[in-house]
Amino acid sequence: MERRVRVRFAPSPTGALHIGGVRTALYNYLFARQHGGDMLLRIEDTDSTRFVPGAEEYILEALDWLGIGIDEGLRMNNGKIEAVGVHGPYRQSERREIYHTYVKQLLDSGHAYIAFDTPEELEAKRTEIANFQYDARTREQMCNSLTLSKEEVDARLARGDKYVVRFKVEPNEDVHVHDLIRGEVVINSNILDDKVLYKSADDLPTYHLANIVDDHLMEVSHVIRGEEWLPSAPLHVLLYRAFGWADTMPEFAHLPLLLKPDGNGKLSKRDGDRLGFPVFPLEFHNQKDGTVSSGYRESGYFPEAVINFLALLGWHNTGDQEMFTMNELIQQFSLDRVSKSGAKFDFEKGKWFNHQYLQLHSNEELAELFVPTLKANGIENPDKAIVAKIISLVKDRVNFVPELWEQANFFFTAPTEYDEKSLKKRWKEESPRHMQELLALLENVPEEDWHKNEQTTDENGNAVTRWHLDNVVMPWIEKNEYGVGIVMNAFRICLVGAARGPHIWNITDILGKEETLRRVRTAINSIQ
RNA sequence: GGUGCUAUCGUCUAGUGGCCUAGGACAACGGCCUCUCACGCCGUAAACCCCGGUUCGAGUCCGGGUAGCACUACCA
Repeated sequence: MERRVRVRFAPSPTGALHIGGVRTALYNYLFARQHGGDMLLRIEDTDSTRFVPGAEEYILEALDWLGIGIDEGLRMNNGKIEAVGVHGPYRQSERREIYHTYVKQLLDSGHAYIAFDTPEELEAKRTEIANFQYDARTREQMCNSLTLSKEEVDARLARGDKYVVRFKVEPNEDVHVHDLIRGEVVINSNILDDKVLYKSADDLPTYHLANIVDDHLMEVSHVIRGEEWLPSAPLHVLLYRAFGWADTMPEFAHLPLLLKPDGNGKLSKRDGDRLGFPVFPLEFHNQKDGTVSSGYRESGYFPEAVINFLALLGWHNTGDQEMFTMNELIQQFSLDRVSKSGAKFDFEKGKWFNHQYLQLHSNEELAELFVPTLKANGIENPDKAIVAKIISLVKDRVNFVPELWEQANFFFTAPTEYDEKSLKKRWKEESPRHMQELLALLENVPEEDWHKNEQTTDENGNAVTRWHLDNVVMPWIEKNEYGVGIVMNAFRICLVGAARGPHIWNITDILGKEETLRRVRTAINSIQ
């Protein structure tokens, strides 16, 4: 009997959700959806010292923005956190009593013991003995319920001495972990230490205990997590056995890590600041240390682009397909096509994906998204239809919505200065005279003819727009043998302020006759 | 140091013993288009970590090296 697929994403609220974490969440989500199973979200806040306010909201909001849906546990619903499901609470800090029960079970069955060694004593031990490890070889020399008499232990407990509960790892046993991505991994229990399962200081379990208990109670079928957990997987297997849950132990899949784009090592928060790209989905204001980290959303990324980009960092189907919708990913994703080796985080490809998705959006949608940028540049209440038209002219040259401003600013504000390089190359001695003549020519064009054009096709069947103004200007250039390039580039500089931008008649069309003529006059007077 | 994982163009990857004179994409470079800058299109350069073995035949299987990464906390 196949059991229902239930996966979980279980982040710690210790800061912004790292992009590697986002990918882990995504793979879990894709796997759950593909198998018609459940995606759970649980908060692992068992380290009270590392808690960062706002991190939980941040994580849930980020997943919501990316379209990674949560079926059970904590999720965002219209900006509010809600808890759904019958296996709650879904914050580990709210599950203390549950863990007490299971800590006791391990203690009673002899799979765990109480240890009174203080952090300072352990620290001293580690400096005294190189490679000290709290395990079968050393536990007899330490201060714990295995070496102390029952009376002594009870007395210390009654006195309120701080203690931890440690897992009693049986030595010299080959522990087999079956990994869906890597196959069979065998580790000898001798290299495992007696991990702390519970600490009385804050009355909370550690990750290892909480994770096993919760996954069991929440009926998790597959644990899909980062490769950094592979070394502790044998410990987790041992814990399932100690609890007597070996037969319902979840399947494991350890994902390859996301690496630094340059140099070596795991991608870290610092790399973003250092290399100038976001490593977080959303901008994050850390209330604990006051730092601000940039996010993909605020940088102008589309969530679909981030998803597509991330999905391909460590997974690839056979074939050459690069663009995937979420639904396609759900259909095609599979754990056995996840690569085993770490992937360097190539930010350039991310930009390319965003470019692709930007082209897919309609001009009207982009116009809507462009409004905040316009506003930031002093353009209030723009005509959406005109903005959409402008966007249609420049969108293929940008990767991000805010970049539209750099490409289209001259449509909204007349140039106040002229690009030096463009002038040097394109503004000739005779240009002022050309522009004077052009001005006279254009002044005679009736207002109603200004925007006129007709659509035709060239010999290859491509659509071509034939503008009325073209018919006015070209014969004049030809008759006087001025040179099309010389005149048009000078004209362009008058309108744009530089030698760039869309086709000239598209610009005059949007600017209108009056504004076009005004810019030419200004330029003639301003350019030396 | 110990343990584990991994290893194809600069990067992400395809490749599951003969379809591989190794395919695609990003980036780079060149060309075309063109009034400009882009986009687009076309093209160029660019890789099987090394050494053995198995086999008629190895990028693909095995062994050994080497390298990279992860873990080695009362953090997750």
